[in-house]
Amino acid sequence: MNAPHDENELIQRRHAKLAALRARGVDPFGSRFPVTHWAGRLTGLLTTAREEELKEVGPVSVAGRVLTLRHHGKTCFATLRDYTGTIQLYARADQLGEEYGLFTDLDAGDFIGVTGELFRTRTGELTIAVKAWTFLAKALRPLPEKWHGLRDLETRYRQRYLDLVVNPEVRQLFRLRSRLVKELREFLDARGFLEVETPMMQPIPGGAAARPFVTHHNTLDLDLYLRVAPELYLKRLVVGGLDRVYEINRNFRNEGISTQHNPEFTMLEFYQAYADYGDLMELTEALVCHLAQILLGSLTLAYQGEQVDLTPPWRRLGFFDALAEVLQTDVSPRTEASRVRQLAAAAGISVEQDAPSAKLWKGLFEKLVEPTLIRPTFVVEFPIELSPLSKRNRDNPALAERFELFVARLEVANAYTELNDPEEQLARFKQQAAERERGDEEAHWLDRDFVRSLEYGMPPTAGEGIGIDRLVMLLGDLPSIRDVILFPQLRPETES
RNA sequence: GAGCCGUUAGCUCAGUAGGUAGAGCACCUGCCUUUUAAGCAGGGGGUCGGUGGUUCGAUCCCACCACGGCUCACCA
Repeated sequence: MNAPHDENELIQRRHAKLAALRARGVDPFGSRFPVTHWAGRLTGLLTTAREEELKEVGPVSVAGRVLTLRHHGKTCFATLRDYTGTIQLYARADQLGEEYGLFTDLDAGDFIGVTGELFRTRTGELTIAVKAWTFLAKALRPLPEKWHGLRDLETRYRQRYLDLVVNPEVRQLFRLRSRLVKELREFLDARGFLEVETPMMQPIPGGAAARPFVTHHNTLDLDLYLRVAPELYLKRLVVGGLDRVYEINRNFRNEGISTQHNPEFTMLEFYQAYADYGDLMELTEALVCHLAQILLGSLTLAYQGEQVDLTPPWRRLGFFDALAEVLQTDVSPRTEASRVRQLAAAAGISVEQDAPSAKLWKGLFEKLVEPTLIRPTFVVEFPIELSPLSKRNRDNPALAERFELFVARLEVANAYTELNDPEEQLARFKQQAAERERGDEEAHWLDRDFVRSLEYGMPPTAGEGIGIDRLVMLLGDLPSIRDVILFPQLRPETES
């Protein structure tokens, strides 16, 4: 990694050019420029126009970054790019006079504003014959190479602006992400959901089993935690009569970083009163298919070499059924603890002395089942101990009415019928508190106000969280969460 | 946190079985009035991630450090 203040010949030359411009009275960092046309619209809309029609358009003004210059004696071609696309510029010494010298002295990366007439070159490319132009911003650093782009992952993540300038697929991806979130909102709005915002800084971090970040409010002299989930606040809103709510925003978890984990990540959580987890499976199928259809134009997608068909209905796989299958033996919540320990040890899972069976089931599931979940699969009926906020299954109280959605090995969603019995919720919290006592830093905290809210009555409700970053990874066919987050978390750059 | 791999010119990459390094693009000079990875001729540019060690000599071997990637652990 190069230090940010390095000086090399290329940069020094550009500084010299900058000084020379100023000495001539040219402002290398111009101000506003009235744009009449966008490059991408011009080249897009006028591909078939005849020469006379181009003339009728009259003078056009475009602004953007110069990407390449092709000097050709007393003429010069340049490629200009703005937010919408690129267009070619054509400058002639006999048209621009003294200005021509300045134009040919442009560097790749400079921002300019240009006014001129449209014409078509011999090879048919729509081009602006430059009549007048102005500096909008001088680039003092050279851009990465036009042909190979920027490959170095570290530089791409640290200097995302460069990645965006030179790698078109990256620009595309973040537009896809933006459209996905917009479509998500429209989908939920159309079904009567209300978008809300709940605290990111919480005195009691709740709603997920995860270690929080701590911060401190000076005036209140109070430790606050960045939220690990909005869940408990959203359910309070359901108590308050907001029957359908959702929130799309960041969660923060103070845990490891990997290709699937960033310390801050974006989550959609939504709650629907009078529904259960079965309703949400159908809603989830509709939602994901809608997004795929709109964004990819298809219900089939390729993720890292795997073909995935999203056509519903999706497979529903019982948590213990899946384990029984891979373990080749009958297992259930009633399997004796010693047997569970034996199975976990055989699978190479670290077995702590007093690890509860549920934790071992979870370990076995993650190690043996998750890697096989390619096609869209709702894993249903988790051990109740792993789901302290969800309702017991009406047919088997050892299981939760819960599902997790896996697609192409990615865990994309987690949902359950919400526990709305305040007494049982309190008991479950106390059980978690006991595990916290025993050193489980990820066990849930006891939130008494949340229990109090349930005591006022929460209608039967189903709730779901969808990891937006992972959904974007899936639809964008990207291997790392860092590829779908504009500024992923990295260690600070060191000055060498 | 552990293991493995990587770090060479602005960018993308070669390379040196230890004798201080090359290419393409970019850059500089000259020529060129419809080019488009423009072309032609010439030229400049590197503390080979950092610090130590071994050696007559280290970019190359060794150790430590930094940053990154992958896998594992933890989680979503």
